[in-house]
Amino acid sequence: MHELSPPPDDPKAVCPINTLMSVLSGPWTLYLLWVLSTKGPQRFGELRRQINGISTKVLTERLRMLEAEGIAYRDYKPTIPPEVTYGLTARGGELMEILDQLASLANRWYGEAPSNEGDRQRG
Amino acid sequence: MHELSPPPDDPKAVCPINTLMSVLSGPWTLYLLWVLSTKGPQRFGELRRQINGISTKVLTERLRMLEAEGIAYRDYKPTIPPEVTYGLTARGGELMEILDQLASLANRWYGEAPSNEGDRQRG
DNA sequence: CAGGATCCATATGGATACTG
DNA sequence: CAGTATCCATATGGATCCTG
Repeated sequence: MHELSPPPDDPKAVCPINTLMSVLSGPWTLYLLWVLSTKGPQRFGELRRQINGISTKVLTERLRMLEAEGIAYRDYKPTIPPEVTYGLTARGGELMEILDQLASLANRWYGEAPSNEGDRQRG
Repeated sequence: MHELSPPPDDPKAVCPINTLMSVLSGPWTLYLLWVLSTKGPQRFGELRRQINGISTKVLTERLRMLEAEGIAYRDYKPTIPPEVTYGLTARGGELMEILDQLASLANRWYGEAPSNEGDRQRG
Protein backbone atom coordinates (compact mmCIF):
# COMPACT_ATOMS: atom_id res chain seq x y z
CA MET A 1 0.00 0.00 0.00
CA HIS A 2 1.35 3.33 -1.01
CA GLU A 3 1.63 6.01 1.55
CA LEU A 4 1.82 9.00 -0.73
CA SER A 5 -1.50 10.37 0.28
CA PRO A 6 -3.36 12.82 -1.89
CA PRO A 7 -3.87 16.32 -0.57
CA PRO A 8 -6.89 16.71 1.72
CA ASP A 9 -8.33 19.86 0.19
CA ASP A 10 -5.79 21.93 -1.56
CA PRO A 11 -3.76 19.83 -3.95
CA LYS A 12 -0.57 21.43 -2.77
CA ALA A 13 -1.64 21.51 0.85
CA VAL A 14 0.28 20.12 3.72
CA CYS A 15 1.10 16.50 3.03
CA PRO A 16 3.87 14.81 4.98
CA ILE A 17 5.93 13.70 2.06
CA ASN A 18 5.48 16.98 0.28
CA THR A 19 6.71 18.75 3.34
CA LEU A 20 9.72 16.52 3.55
CA MET A 21 10.46 16.76 -0.13
CA SER A 22 10.21 20.51 -0.14
CA VAL A 23 12.79 20.57 2.58
CA LEU A 24 15.15 18.53 0.48
CA SER A 25 14.32 20.20 -2.78
CA GLY A 26 16.28 23.38 -2.96
CA PRO A 27 19.79 23.80 -4.28
CA TRP A 28 22.61 22.79 -1.93
CA THR A 29 20.40 20.99 0.54
CA LEU A 30 21.36 17.46 -0.41
CA TYR A 31 24.97 18.38 -0.63
CA LEU A 32 24.77 20.01 2.78
CA LEU A 33 23.19 16.88 4.20
CA TRP A 34 25.85 14.78 2.56
CA VAL A 35 28.59 16.89 4.10
CA LEU A 36 27.02 16.75 7.54
CA SER A 37 26.51 13.05 7.18
CA THR A 38 29.94 12.05 5.98
CA LYS A 39 32.15 14.68 7.55
CA GLY A 40 30.30 14.93 10.82
CA PRO A 41 29.24 17.98 12.85
CA GLN A 42 30.83 21.20 11.79
CA ARG A 43 30.86 24.89 12.34
CA PHE A 44 29.12 27.34 10.07
CA GLY A 45 32.31 28.57 8.45
CA GLU A 46 33.58 25.09 7.78
CA LEU A 47 30.34 24.19 6.10
CA ARG A 48 30.49 27.26 3.98
CA ARG A 49 34.01 26.44 2.88
CA GLN A 50 33.21 22.86 2.09
CA ILE A 51 30.13 23.76 0.16
CA ASN A 52 32.02 25.96 -2.21
CA GLY A 53 29.88 28.62 -3.81
CA ILE A 54 27.00 28.68 -1.36
CA SER A 55 25.97 32.04 0.03
CA THR A 56 25.59 32.65 3.74
CA LYS A 57 21.98 33.48 3.11
CA VAL A 58 21.14 30.13 1.61
CA LEU A 59 23.32 28.17 3.97
CA THR A 60 21.55 29.77 6.89
CA GLU A 61 18.15 29.15 5.37
CA ARG A 62 18.91 25.50 4.75
CA LEU A 63 20.29 24.93 8.20
CA ARG A 64 17.31 26.62 9.80
CA MET A 65 14.96 24.51 7.79
CA LEU A 66 16.74 21.29 8.64
CA GLU A 67 16.75 22.36 12.25
CA ALA A 68 13.04 23.15 12.16
CA GLU A 69 12.36 19.68 10.81
CA GLY A 70 14.50 18.10 13.47
CA ILE A 71 16.92 16.78 10.89
CA ALA A 72 19.85 18.83 12.07
CA TYR A 73 20.72 20.39 15.38
CA ARG A 74 22.32 23.70 16.12
CA ASP A 75 24.75 24.07 18.98
CA TYR A 76 25.32 27.70 19.78
CA LYS A 77 28.08 28.85 22.11
CA PRO A 78 27.88 32.58 22.80
CA THR A 79 31.61 33.06 23.07
CA ILE A 80 33.43 35.86 21.31
CA PRO A 81 33.62 35.12 18.52
CA PRO A 82 30.60 32.85 18.66
CA GLU A 83 30.94 29.19 17.92
CA VAL A 84 28.04 27.49 16.23
CA THR A 85 28.14 23.84 15.36
CA TYR A 86 25.69 21.93 13.21
CA GLY A 87 25.18 18.22 12.96
CA LEU A 88 22.64 15.60 12.09
CA THR A 89 20.08 14.43 14.62
CA ALA A 90 18.71 10.91 14.90
CA ARG A 91 16.05 11.95 12.44
CA GLY A 92 18.77 13.11 10.14
CA GLY A 93 20.31 9.69 10.38
CA GLU A 94 17.04 7.99 9.54
CA LEU A 95 16.58 10.26 6.59
CA MET A 96 20.07 9.62 5.29
CA GLU A 97 19.45 5.90 5.22
CA ILE A 98 16.63 6.41 2.77
CA LEU A 99 18.47 9.06 0.82
CA ASP A 100 21.31 6.63 0.44
CA GLN A 101 18.94 4.20 -1.17
CA LEU A 102 17.77 6.93 -3.47
CA ALA A 103 21.36 7.84 -4.29
CA SER A 104 22.18 4.24 -4.92
CA LEU A 105 19.25 4.01 -7.29
CA ALA A 106 20.30 7.20 -9.03
CA ASN A 107 23.83 5.92 -9.42
CA ARG A 108 22.62 2.75 -11.00
CA TRP A 109 20.38 4.65 -13.36
CA TYR A 110 22.82 7.26 -14.40
CA GLY A 111 25.89 5.10 -14.46
CA GLU A 112 28.18 7.06 -12.23
CA ALA A 113 28.89 5.10 -9.09
CA PRO A 114 31.48 6.82 -6.94
CA SER A 115 30.14 4.90 -3.97
CA ASN A 116 33.40 3.31 -2.88
CA GLU A 117 35.61 6.07 -4.10
CA GLY A 118 34.52 8.94 -1.94
CA ASP A 119 35.33 12.32 -3.40
CA ARG A 120 37.63 13.22 -6.25
CA GLN A 121 40.65 15.39 -6.28
CA ARG A 122 38.55 18.30 -7.46
CA GLY A 123 36.08 18.04 -4.62
CA MET B 1 28.98 4.14 3.18
CA HIS B 2 27.04 7.06 1.94
CA GLU B 3 26.53 7.42 -1.73
CA LEU B 4 25.65 11.07 -1.89
CA SER B 5 28.74 12.08 -3.74
CA PRO B 6 29.97 15.64 -3.78
CA PRO B 7 29.92 17.49 -7.06
CA PRO B 8 32.97 16.92 -9.27
CA ASP B 9 33.64 20.49 -10.24
CA ASP B 10 30.68 22.70 -9.96
CA PRO B 11 28.93 22.27 -6.63
CA LYS B 12 25.60 22.17 -8.32
CA ALA B 13 26.84 20.16 -11.25
CA VAL B 14 25.41 16.94 -12.45
CA CYS B 15 25.24 14.49 -9.63
CA PRO B 16 22.96 11.48 -9.86
CA ILE B 17 20.95 12.11 -6.77
CA ASN B 18 20.68 15.80 -7.51
CA THR B 19 19.34 14.96 -10.91
CA LEU B 20 16.83 12.59 -9.46
CA MET B 21 15.79 14.97 -6.73
CA SER B 22 15.37 17.85 -9.12
CA VAL B 23 12.99 15.67 -11.07
CA LEU B 24 10.91 15.03 -8.00
CA SER B 25 11.19 18.51 -6.59
CA GLY B 26 8.65 20.63 -8.37
CA PRO B 27 5.06 21.14 -7.37
CA TRP B 28 2.65 18.36 -8.36
CA THR B 29 5.33 15.85 -9.27
CA LEU B 30 4.98 13.64 -6.23
CA TYR B 31 1.25 13.79 -6.40
CA LEU B 32 1.38 12.88 -10.06
CA LEU B 33 3.60 9.93 -9.28
CA TRP B 34 1.28 8.90 -6.51
CA VAL B 35 -1.70 8.99 -8.85
CA LEU B 36 0.10 7.00 -11.53
CA SER B 37 1.27 4.54 -8.94
CA THR B 38 -2.00 3.93 -7.16
CA LYS B 39 -4.54 4.48 -9.89
CA GLY B 40 -2.55 2.94 -12.69
CA PRO B 41 -1.94 4.14 -16.25
CA GLN B 42 -4.18 6.94 -17.36
CA ARG B 43 -4.86 9.34 -20.13
CA PHE B 44 -3.79 12.96 -20.05
CA GLY B 45 -7.24 14.29 -19.35
CA GLU B 46 -7.88 11.87 -16.55
CA LEU B 47 -4.65 12.87 -14.90
CA ARG B 48 -5.54 16.50 -15.20
CA ARG B 49 -8.89 15.90 -13.61
CA GLN B 50 -7.47 13.87 -10.76
CA ILE B 51 -4.76 16.36 -10.06
CA ASN B 52 -7.15 19.16 -9.49
CA GLY B 53 -5.67 22.57 -10.10
CA ILE B 54 -2.70 21.61 -12.22
CA SER B 55 -2.27 23.45 -15.50
CA THR B 56 -1.76 21.62 -18.75
CA LYS B 57 1.57 23.32 -19.05
CA VAL B 58 2.94 21.93 -15.84
CA LEU B 59 1.33 18.55 -16.25
CA THR B 60 2.95 18.23 -19.65
CA GLU B 61 6.32 19.37 -18.31
CA ARG B 62 6.21 16.88 -15.50
CA LEU B 63 5.18 14.01 -17.69
CA ARG B 64 7.90 14.83 -20.20
CA MET B 65 10.47 14.94 -17.46
CA LEU B 66 9.38 11.65 -15.95
CA GLU B 67 9.43 10.17 -19.41
CA ALA B 68 12.91 11.50 -20.09
CA GLU B 69 14.12 9.89 -16.90
CA GLY B 70 12.51 6.62 -17.80
CA ILE B 71 10.21 6.81 -14.81
CA ALA B 72 7.03 7.05 -16.81
CA TYR B 73 6.11 5.97 -20.30
CA ARG B 74 3.96 7.67 -22.88
CA ASP B 75 1.71 5.69 -25.14
CA TYR B 76 0.51 7.80 -28.02
CA LYS B 77 -2.22 6.67 -30.34
CA PRO B 78 -2.71 9.05 -33.26
CA THR B 79 -6.42 8.52 -33.51
CA ILE B 80 -8.88 11.36 -33.82
CA PRO B 81 -9.13 12.54 -31.20
CA PRO B 82 -5.71 11.35 -30.07
CA GLU B 83 -5.40 9.00 -27.13
CA VAL B 84 -2.34 9.37 -24.96
CA THR B 85 -1.81 7.15 -21.96
CA TYR B 86 0.79 7.55 -19.27
CA GLY B 87 1.98 5.01 -16.77
CA LEU B 88 4.92 4.08 -14.61
CA THR B 89 7.81 2.08 -15.98
CA ALA B 90 9.82 -0.50 -14.07
CA ARG B 91 12.07 2.35 -13.00
CA GLY B 92 9.04 4.17 -11.78
CA GLY B 93 8.18 1.15 -9.70
CA GLU B 94 11.63 1.01 -8.19
CA LEU B 95 11.44 4.67 -7.39
CA MET B 96 8.07 4.37 -5.74
CA GLU B 97 9.36 1.74 -3.37
CA ILE B 98 11.86 4.18 -1.99
CA LEU B 99 9.45 7.07 -2.05
CA ASP B 100 7.09 4.95 -0.03
CA GLN B 101 9.75 4.59 2.60
CA LEU B 102 10.22 8.31 2.56
CA ALA B 103 6.50 8.83 2.86
CA SER B 104 6.32 6.38 5.68
CA LEU B 105 9.07 8.26 7.46
CA ALA B 106 7.34 11.55 6.86
CA ASN B 107 4.10 10.18 8.20
CA ARG B 108 5.76 9.01 11.36
CA TRP B 109 7.45 12.36 11.83
CA TYR B 110 4.50 14.52 11.11
CA GLY B 111 1.89 12.37 12.73
CA GLU B 112 -0.57 12.00 9.90
CA ALA B 113 -0.67 8.39 8.78
CA PRO B 114 -3.38 7.79 6.22
CA SER B 115 -1.47 4.73 5.10
CA ASN B 116 -4.28 2.23 5.53
CA GLU B 117 -7.02 4.63 4.74
CA GLY B 118 -6.26 5.49 1.18
CA ASP B 119 -7.77 8.73 0.06
CA ARG B 120 -10.36 10.92 1.63
CA GLN B 121 -13.70 11.94 0.31
CA ARG B 122 -12.21 15.18 -0.91
CA GLY B 123 -9.47 13.55 -2.95
C1' DC C 1 32.76 34.10 13.47
C1' DA C 2 28.02 33.65 12.34
C1' DG C 3 24.87 35.44 10.44
C1' DG C 4 21.01 39.51 9.18
C1' DA C 5 19.48 43.02 5.68
C1' DT C 6 19.11 44.47 1.13
C1' DC C 7 18.82 44.61 -3.87
C1' DC C 8 18.58 42.32 -8.11
C1' DA C 9 18.32 38.68 -11.89
C1' DT C 10 16.22 34.78 -13.06
C1' DA C 11 13.53 30.68 -13.12
C1' DT C 12 9.18 28.86 -12.81
C1' DG C 13 4.32 28.22 -12.09
C1' DG C 14 -0.54 29.96 -13.18
C1' DA C 15 -3.94 31.45 -16.35
C1' DT C 16 -5.56 31.95 -20.79
C1' DA C 17 -6.17 31.30 -25.64
C1' DC C 18 -5.42 28.54 -29.56
C1' DT C 19 -4.79 24.09 -32.64
C1' DG C 20 -4.21 19.43 -35.27
C1' DC D 1 -8.40 15.16 -26.75
C1' DA D 2 -3.83 16.47 -25.84
C1' DG D 3 -1.30 19.42 -25.94
C1' DT D 4 1.51 24.31 -27.50
C1' DA D 5 2.27 29.34 -27.14
C1' DT D 6 2.15 33.43 -24.57
C1' DC D 7 2.15 36.72 -20.87
C1' DC D 8 2.57 37.71 -16.18
C1' DA D 9 3.25 37.45 -10.99
C1' DT D 10 5.96 35.63 -7.74
C1' DA D 11 9.33 33.05 -5.30
C1' DT D 12 13.95 32.27 -4.69
C1' DG D 13 18.87 32.26 -5.11
C1' DG D 14 23.22 35.16 -5.69
C1' DA D 15 26.05 38.93 -4.38
C1' DT D 16 27.17 42.47 -1.35
C1' DC D 17 27.48 45.03 2.81
C1' DC D 18 27.01 45.37 7.67
C1' DT D 19 27.28 43.93 12.82
C1' DG D 20 27.36 41.92 17.86
